[in-house]
Amino acid sequence: MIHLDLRDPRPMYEQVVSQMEMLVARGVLAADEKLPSVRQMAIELSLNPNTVQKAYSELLNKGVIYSVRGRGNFVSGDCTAVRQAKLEEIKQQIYKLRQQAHEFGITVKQWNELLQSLIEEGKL
Amino acid sequence: MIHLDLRDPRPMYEQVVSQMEMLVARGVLAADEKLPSVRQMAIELSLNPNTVQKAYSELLNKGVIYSVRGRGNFVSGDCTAVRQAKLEEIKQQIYKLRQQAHEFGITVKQWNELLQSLIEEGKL
Amino acid sequence: MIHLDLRDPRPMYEQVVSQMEMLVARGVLAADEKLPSVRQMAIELSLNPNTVQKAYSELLNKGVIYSVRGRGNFVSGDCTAVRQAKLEEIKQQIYKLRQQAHEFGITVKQWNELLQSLIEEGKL
Amino acid sequence: MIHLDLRDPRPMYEQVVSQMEMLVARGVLAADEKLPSVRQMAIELSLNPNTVQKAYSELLNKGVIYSVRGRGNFVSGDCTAVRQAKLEEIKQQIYKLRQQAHEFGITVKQWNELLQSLIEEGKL
DNA sequence: GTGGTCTAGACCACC
DNA sequence: GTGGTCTAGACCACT
Repeated sequence: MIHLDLRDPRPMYEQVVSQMEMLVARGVLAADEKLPSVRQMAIELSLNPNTVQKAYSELLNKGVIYSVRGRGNFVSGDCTAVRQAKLEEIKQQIYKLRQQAHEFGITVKQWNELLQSLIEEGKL
Repeated sequence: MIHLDLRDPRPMYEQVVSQMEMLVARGVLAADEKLPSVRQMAIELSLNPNTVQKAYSELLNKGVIYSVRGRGNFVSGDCTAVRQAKLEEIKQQIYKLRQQAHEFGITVKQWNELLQSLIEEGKL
Repeated sequence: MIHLDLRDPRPMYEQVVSQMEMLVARGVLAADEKLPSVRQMAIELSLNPNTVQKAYSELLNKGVIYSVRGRGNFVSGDCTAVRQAKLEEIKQQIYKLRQQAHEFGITVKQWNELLQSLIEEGKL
Repeated sequence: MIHLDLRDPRPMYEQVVSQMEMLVARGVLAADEKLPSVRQMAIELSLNPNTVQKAYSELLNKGVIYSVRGRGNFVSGDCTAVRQAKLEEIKQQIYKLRQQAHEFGITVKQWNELLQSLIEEGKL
């Protein structure tokens, strides 16, 4: 279900987090569905249970899952919520890029042309 | 000339690199202009000379500066080159974001709407 | 009669305890009324009998119910007693919060203003 | 600086978190002040470095501190911000208590009388 | 068996 | 030296 890339510079637990978010966002994991247990997931991914635990804690913090002692971890919301959150996160990142562009002396005109060209690409 | 932010989570040498690039891109530093020596820069910024050396090496790698043994470091190109490179770099980063959006089940339509809304904002 | 929330992070037996207390406090369960047996309750709530047993033991400890060997469990007091006990418990918890507030350097004035504002809200 | 209570049912890392928050809120730790390193703190408290690391991560999440690789952890804001956040947190907890009281059949009148009596106590 | 906490000891990037 | 990640193995409370 999840594939880890050892060459990816991001820590393992973060890869798990983003892939789980992805699965929820795409509706592969429905609301209130039970996730694999910490130990089982650790075996599947050849990771230490602590690492998986950290990933699950992060997902808990982000509100993507909820966890019940002795019963397991479960998906908390439906796909739209996570997808919307991601869209907002991406928007913030583009704001940062725009800020960088501005600091490098790139004009608003050049910036808008870049975005426009990206939209054109998308329409193909 | 350069202002370091201690709260910035990025490593110091990386902050130096991006600010130097910025100064070249904005034309504050012209082509073939001599940069402060590693030691002088280290004193000005209250940094360890090793840190500044690492920043200069990075800039050398990126081709932003060139180094003449025994004479010092000099800006290699003019502002347009660096600016163009930055624009390309930003474009690549937006490609990554688009890829992420796609993996989260965000449609091309939603993506283009996002870009369009950003263009509208820029026109204000 | 009792509704369990799987998303509630509290252990199941604790949810049973607080809901039983609630039912007594509201007078839904009168004094000396017989409670469902552990097994029957377990079936109704789809819980393990051990879990229900733990809840009943807790209620016994708190003096909310009494148990007669071979006959079953019964509500011990009337609603006012439980309600009064709850009120006292809440008071103790607010004391703890006040203590915390004090440790965080929140003044008595700020604290009283908070309580006052809550009273005002309640009057609406 | 920090005192741990082994009898406290809360996990060690959480005790560290709340005590650090307290120190910032009371102005004992000023903005941008450096905290003891993870390892040093671990020695002082006779804890494993990982446990301290977890506490610091939590404080990072809450925005109470910021951390710079290779340099250390630092207090992020001044006392008023943390104090205000704590006040809001306490308010939310009292809301929960009010909700509980309501479910136990305690009237708004009784509730307000409780708050009023607490205010009177505070004036002594 | 489940999640959550903790210890012990290791490695890496950064300063 | 610093923070951050990871492994290995343990204990506890809850179901």
